[in-house]
Amino acid sequence: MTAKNYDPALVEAKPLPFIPVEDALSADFIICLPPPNVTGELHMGHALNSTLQDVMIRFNRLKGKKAHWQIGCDHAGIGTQIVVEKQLSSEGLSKYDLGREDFEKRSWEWTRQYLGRIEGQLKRLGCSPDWSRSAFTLNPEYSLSVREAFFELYREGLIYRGKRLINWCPKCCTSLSDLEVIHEEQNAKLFEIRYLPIDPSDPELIVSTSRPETIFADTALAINPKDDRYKDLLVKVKAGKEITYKIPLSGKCIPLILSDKVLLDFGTGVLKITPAHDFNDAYIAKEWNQAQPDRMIGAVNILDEKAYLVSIDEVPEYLWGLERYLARSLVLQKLTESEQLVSEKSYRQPTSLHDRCGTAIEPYPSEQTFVRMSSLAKLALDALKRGEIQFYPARYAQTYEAWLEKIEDWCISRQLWWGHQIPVWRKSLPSEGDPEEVNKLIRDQFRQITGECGYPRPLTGDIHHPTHLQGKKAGNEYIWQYGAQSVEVCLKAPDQAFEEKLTQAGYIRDADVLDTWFSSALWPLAAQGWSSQKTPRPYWSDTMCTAREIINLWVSRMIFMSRKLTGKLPFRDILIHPVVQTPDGKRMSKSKGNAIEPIALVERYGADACRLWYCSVGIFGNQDIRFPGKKEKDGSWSSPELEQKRRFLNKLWNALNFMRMQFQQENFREMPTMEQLTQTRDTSSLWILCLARKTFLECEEAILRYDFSAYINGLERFFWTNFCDWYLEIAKFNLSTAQSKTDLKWTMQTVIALFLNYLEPVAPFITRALRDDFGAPVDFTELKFPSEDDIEINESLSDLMLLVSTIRSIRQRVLGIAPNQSLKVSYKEEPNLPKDLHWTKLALVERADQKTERSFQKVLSLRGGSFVFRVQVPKEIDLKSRQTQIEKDLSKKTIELDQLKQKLSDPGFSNNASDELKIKMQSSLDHTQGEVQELTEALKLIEQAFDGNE
RNA sequence: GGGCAGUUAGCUCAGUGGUAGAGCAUCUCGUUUACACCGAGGUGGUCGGGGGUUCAAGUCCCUCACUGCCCACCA
Repeated sequence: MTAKNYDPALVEAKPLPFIPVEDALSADFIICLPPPNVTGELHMGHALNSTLQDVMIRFNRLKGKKAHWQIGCDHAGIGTQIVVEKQLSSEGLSKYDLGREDFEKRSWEWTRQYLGRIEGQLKRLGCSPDWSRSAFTLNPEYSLSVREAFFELYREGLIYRGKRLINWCPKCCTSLSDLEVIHEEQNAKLFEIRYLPIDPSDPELIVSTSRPETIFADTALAINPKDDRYKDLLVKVKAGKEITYKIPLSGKCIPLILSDKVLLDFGTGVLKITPAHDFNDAYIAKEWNQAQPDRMIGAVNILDEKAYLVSIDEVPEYLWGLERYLARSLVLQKLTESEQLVSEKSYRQPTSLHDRCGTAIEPYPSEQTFVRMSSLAKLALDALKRGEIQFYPARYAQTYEAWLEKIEDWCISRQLWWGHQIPVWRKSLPSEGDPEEVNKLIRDQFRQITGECGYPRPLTGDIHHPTHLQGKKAGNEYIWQYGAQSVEVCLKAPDQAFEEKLTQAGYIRDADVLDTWFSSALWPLAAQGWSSQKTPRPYWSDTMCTAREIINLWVSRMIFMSRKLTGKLPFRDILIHPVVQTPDGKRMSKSKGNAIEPIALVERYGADACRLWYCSVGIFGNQDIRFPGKKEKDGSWSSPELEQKRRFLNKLWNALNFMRMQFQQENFREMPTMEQLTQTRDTSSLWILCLARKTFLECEEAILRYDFSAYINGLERFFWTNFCDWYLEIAKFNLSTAQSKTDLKWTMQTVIALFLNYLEPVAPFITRALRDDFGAPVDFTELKFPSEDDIEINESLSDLMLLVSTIRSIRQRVLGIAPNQSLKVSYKEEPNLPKDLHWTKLALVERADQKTERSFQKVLSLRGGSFVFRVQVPKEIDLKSRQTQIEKDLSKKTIELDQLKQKLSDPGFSNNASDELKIKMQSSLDHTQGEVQELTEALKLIEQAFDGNE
């Protein structure tokens, strides 16, 4: 190493070496990286997230533990499919042109191309996951785990098919879970439409709606029974009259119903009920139907999967086949023509959008696969209640609890092609014939397919467990059971021969794939090979580090899945780190163009400097961190904070240069023994060794409670302020004597080598470059060192610092003497400091002999700590401005003194405060009193000097 | 609407009931045995507003205001 200054590009040019652990599942410390989407690139959140994890992994390695970091990628069902479909459409193709099999091939090609991208970026950041064990959620082994998980839940009756209103994306043509839907306010129009009564004696009603195209799917109108505006109407209804209205443009008759869910303060108070296209309406209809079984209202679906109007029976011919927004404008035109459109006004409408493509969600009645959540949610809640999992910061447990406590069943089927296809084969039951006979026939047929090699066990089960058979066939397991209108088979693992037989017998495989989050919920298990081996550890991993937005989407699901399927928990500690926002407090997003590329920052400041900053962010600060930087004219981002971290590393680099220069050695591999170290007599060396031990122990303690920021702040302050600015500066005066020189060398070697150890988890590149020069340091952090003297030594050093700082301050502030100009002082007694601390050299003062002192003209009496001395005031000093300054200081100090006096004399204080505090306050009072006295004297002297001059 | 967090120096943020802190920026001085990517010394605060508890509140409680996020959503 010869470079004068630290150059991250050079230091980080070579990737860091990595040796994987053997038998990763039984490692002492395991972290599973939240798998990034294969579609994605490394963003700020990843960089922060991965750095913290890498620091934990490297720290554990440093402490001699077998640490394993599991990585991999998520197949990102919809995300990938959208990208591949876009690519196809640019070639003028659709997925249907390719067919399912070729589409999957195409998606695999695309995936393989991008699979390594994020890993390369993580490598550049200096991360050290086990590259050799990288997992992918669609790999064959991972897929087996997904099948196993599905099968187990199916076996327990936790998976069911159900037809209900779900979130539907008409662009992606798939169902979505609640968590994939985002809510945004958008500008929209609210229309008022006139509905006419069948009985002319009833009033016409004005309905407010934002979706006039859905009037044909109306099955009722509803008002609130408490709505005074419709008093007369309500009287009739309550008297038992069935009141009916005509749907505009259609003439279809629909009843008026009552519901207290109709808001009194919105629109006209009349709500059109469209159960097939609105969640709220569906709920009202359900309530009504339960309360009024003889006056049930139905649900009419008029849309197809792309949200085109299709129902020939319900919809006028001129709307057939029109897309929802086109249909809306045509309906509005027709309503205007027939004078049934009363008004139209703008308003801010809360809108539900698909998180991946931004398309407005269509509530859509459809048959989907669900996971029954109540028992699973309880497992997850119990783990928290029993303290088996722990959130850091603890407040995030609330987010987790709140969601699990009012959870709905999880819709896990997606109408996509990219993902884990649901392993269920289904066959419709004939609608005619004696059910008993049909059942027997189907069962016998199925037994023929399986060849009777299992041990079918019919159950007379409950609603969750309809009659079913389960068995094993050549190692594979199946469940065969009746559904509502069909009979179905769930197969645990792929089995081509068996699947073919099923197909021949008329069974058709479910075309849907599983929600991406179903497979990622298995991550800590499946990525580590759950289907082939079981973990010997109490938890699948130790720590999960992630962002708060996926606590519900992912963290909670991992917990109940792992507990349910393996009895073990996926991790013990959950670290939720802040979100990095733009400097003006906005959320970063690629589409908004305000995202900051972490790799660009790495190129500008070096990975080590970036990592130092991510650590200083840590996990305990504000839950949103603003990026401390700005966008340059060329579009790149700069940050003084990152620059500062880089300078810290440069400081370290140069401290090493200094050592080499002093000791003229190639390296410092020959390290001192503990004995040699304890023989050290040099005061400052003893002090820095002592302080190093204290610092390193505190840092260890900090990182064990995940306080990354305390860890890095402790290291930085120790090295820069104490080691460089004080220790090395004192050392410069002692390097000339032989004995001290050895002491100093041993101390520097030990402190730096140990410091590099502690820095390595955070800044692995620079430490690699510097550590080669050193041997293994003795780890004195576990020993009491350097014995009992440390209190005295620490006092000497703090006295020295106070004295030197005070003199420096006086030189510049009071006397106006440059820092490099020697100052003549006179004093009666030497300060009580060890000689090898060289206070006069540090403060750059010279003791004036008596003769010189007598020739002093104007004199100031001053005090540094308990040391009193006199200095000559240079002629050119403007005493008037100094006087003003001293007066200002004096008034400040006097107030401070009064406050201290008051406090100490307060009986409440002396009765309640701790002795330690009282002593501290008393010494502070003494000190302030000294300062006041000193300032008063200085002021007096200046006044005298004035008198003398005038 | 429900919840969480934040509001401290010009900026970005620490702060554990006990004298208000750091880094950057700014100002002054200085090339001295590594580092000017440095060193030394300054300036700068009614801790968002208002109440309360306490001998003592940035810290605990109540309340208001603003900002950000999460959850649920109005036709």
